[in-house]
Amino acid sequence: MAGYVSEAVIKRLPGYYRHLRELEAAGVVQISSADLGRRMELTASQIRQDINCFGGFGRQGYGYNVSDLKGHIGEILGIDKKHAMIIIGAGNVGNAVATYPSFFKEGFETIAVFDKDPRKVGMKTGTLTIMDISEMEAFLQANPADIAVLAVPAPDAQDMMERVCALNVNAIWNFAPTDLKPEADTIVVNVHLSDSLQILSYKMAHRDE
Amino acid sequence: MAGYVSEAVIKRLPGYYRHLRELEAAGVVQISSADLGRRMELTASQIRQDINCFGGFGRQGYGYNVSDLKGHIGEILGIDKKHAMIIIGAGNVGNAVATYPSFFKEGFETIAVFDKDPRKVGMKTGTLTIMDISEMEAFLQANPADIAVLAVPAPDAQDMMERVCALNVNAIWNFAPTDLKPEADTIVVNVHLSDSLQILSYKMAHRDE
DNA sequence: TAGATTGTTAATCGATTAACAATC
DNA sequence: TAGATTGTTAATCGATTAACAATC
Repeated sequence: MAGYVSEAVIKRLPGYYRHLRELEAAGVVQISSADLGRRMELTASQIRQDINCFGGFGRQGYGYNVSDLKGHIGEILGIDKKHAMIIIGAGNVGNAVATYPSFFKEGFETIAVFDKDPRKVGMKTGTLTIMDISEMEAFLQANPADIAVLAVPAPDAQDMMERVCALNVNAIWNFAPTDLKPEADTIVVNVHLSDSLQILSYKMAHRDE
Repeated sequence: MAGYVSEAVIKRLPGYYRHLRELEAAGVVQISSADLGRRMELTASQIRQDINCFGGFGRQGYGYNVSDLKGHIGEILGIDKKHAMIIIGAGNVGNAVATYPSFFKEGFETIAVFDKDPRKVGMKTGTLTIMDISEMEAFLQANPADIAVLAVPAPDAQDMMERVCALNVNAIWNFAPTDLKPEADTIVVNVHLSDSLQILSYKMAHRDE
């Protein structure tokens, strides 16, 4: 365990967590890789390979204990710990992220929202008051954050990333429709909504091929 | 061209489109696969392979004409055509999608927003008035839509998908944090925001391994 | 023409699937 | 114990990369 884990495996982990949570909520105590595979539309073999990247959490002849495995995957994902987020850009997307209740429930707490538009500064988004972007540096020095959510227009995104990284916030959840050029020690995960919609469009256009 | 196109290639197409649009806006007329590769952090070989799934849009000794290639990829993505969308669920995410201006610019027009909460019905989101979900069937019979955006809680999502599919809206952009079970002729593209955030968390936790 | 770069075939690499011994 | 199912090695499959002839 704990060797190299491929990007393909990492991307499947939240799906495991989600299905195990649903199973747990449904009162299911135990599940085999074959049954979980049927549920998730993966092969049993792939599930066992994926899980064994991290350790032998199953038992021969029995399968996996749902709550145990969910706990292990939660730890592997790091969502057993709390994360402090700042949001940059209080437009549609920034506000949606700021007020989306399930992130908070999952341990991701938004501690500040910034915008450069003076008309937005001072307004509320959920319980937080939108601050001017010029206050960000001082705020971060007083209140360390783990994650910066970039919900700004594409042309501002690279610059904003560099500003937060200079203050040691080097995990970026990027909603700006552009590919950032991060430093080596900075982690960027993109949510390219337009890309996703275009993929839907592609599949509609090429439906019967 | 026009043979089988792998999911891996499809997922890269919006990135090509985005970079070509940026290049066109910057006044770049021509680009080689090597230069585009440096820009996108892909190999030149992969770019040529990807593009040649759809046709020989380049010229030996020259490379690719930026505007031409952007036009071809736009057509391949189907975004040269307009798409009518309905949004189900007028919470944070539904409102953000309804009012996000760039979708409209890219030809995706939201024609209605529905919610089941009587307190939301009658309120405005952008220029549209939120309708009661019970009106959806009648609305869709009078106003055909191409895409349904599911921005409802996970437990409602499967049911809502089935309702819109019964009215021939069989392309689903799913924001509900659950995996849907679509009919064979229905296309689902997921935006699992929590999954994406969990992947960021994973990468933060396993930074130096 | 000479140089550059594509389109395309062949080689490599990595991810998925299959198989089965270990073991609960 | 017998049956079930994992953990893990081996085989297969598919995607990426390399190479190079075609050609602008």
